[in-house]
Amino acid sequence: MTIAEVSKRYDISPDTLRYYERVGLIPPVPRNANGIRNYDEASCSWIELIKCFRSAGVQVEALIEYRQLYEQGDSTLYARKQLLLGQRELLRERISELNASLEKLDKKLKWYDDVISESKKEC
Amino acid sequence: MTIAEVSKRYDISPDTLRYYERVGLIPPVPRNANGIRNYDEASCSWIELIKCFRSAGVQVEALIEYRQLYEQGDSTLYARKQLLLGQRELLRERISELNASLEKLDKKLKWYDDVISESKKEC
DNA sequence: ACTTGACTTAGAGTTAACTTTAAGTGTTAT
DNA sequence: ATAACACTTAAAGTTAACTCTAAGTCAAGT
Repeated sequence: MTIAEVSKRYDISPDTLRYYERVGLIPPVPRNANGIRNYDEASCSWIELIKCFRSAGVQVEALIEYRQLYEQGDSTLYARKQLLLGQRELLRERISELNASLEKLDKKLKWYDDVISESKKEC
Repeated sequence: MTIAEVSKRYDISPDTLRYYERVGLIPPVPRNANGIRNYDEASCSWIELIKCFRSAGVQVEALIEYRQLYEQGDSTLYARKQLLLGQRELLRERISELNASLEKLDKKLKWYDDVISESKKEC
């Protein structure tokens, strides 16, 4: 799979894919004889994972750490799990914060509905 | 209310409060004879609104637009409501995206639980 | 042979949203 | 009165996460 195909498949720009690899967020992608990236299934799995985590607001820095733990093998299984547990907690907090904001926004919208129907009466 | 008090009350740094005012995200805050900000209830309401929206991921740019509509008076009630409706939609999408990520994260964690309990058996 | 187009790199540039700095004013405590 | 402290401004600096640029390689089409 070329970088263009992967880019299309996951809707991540080629620049960003190269950036992720460059900063060590994913392991090096296999290359062909001309040095051109040839993404295999392992690479794609990484990208899927990264995409999910990034959209959940996990920082690039934390993902680099995760990958470094992965590289160190099975001895880091527990550490990796802890890292993910921490991120899950953050994610939950973020979600409940957003839900609180959504409620406030709903209230504000209700206020607009009331005011607008008021002014209609007066017209 | 001084900027320090407002900063404490809403947990927003004085720098950020000044920044919000400077870029036009909130109307000018009243000043005393020495040019020192003296936040009144109206200013606080704005800050509360901004804080809620920012934590919901609404961009500063959109909030400036909202405030500009507000300044133009009642004729913009409908436009403001539309702006908020749009932002609510974005917020809902963001929340369901995060919930999807949370599920994936849960699956990954379950995988870790399985693998770790496996390796315990072997020891 | 030449152009087109996708790929490569290192490194510079961009964007949003602050955050810090420098230089200064005014109020309060000793 | 002098030091400490909270405030003021404009403008420069920072940070994360890309995104673009320049300069180049390589394979395929005309």
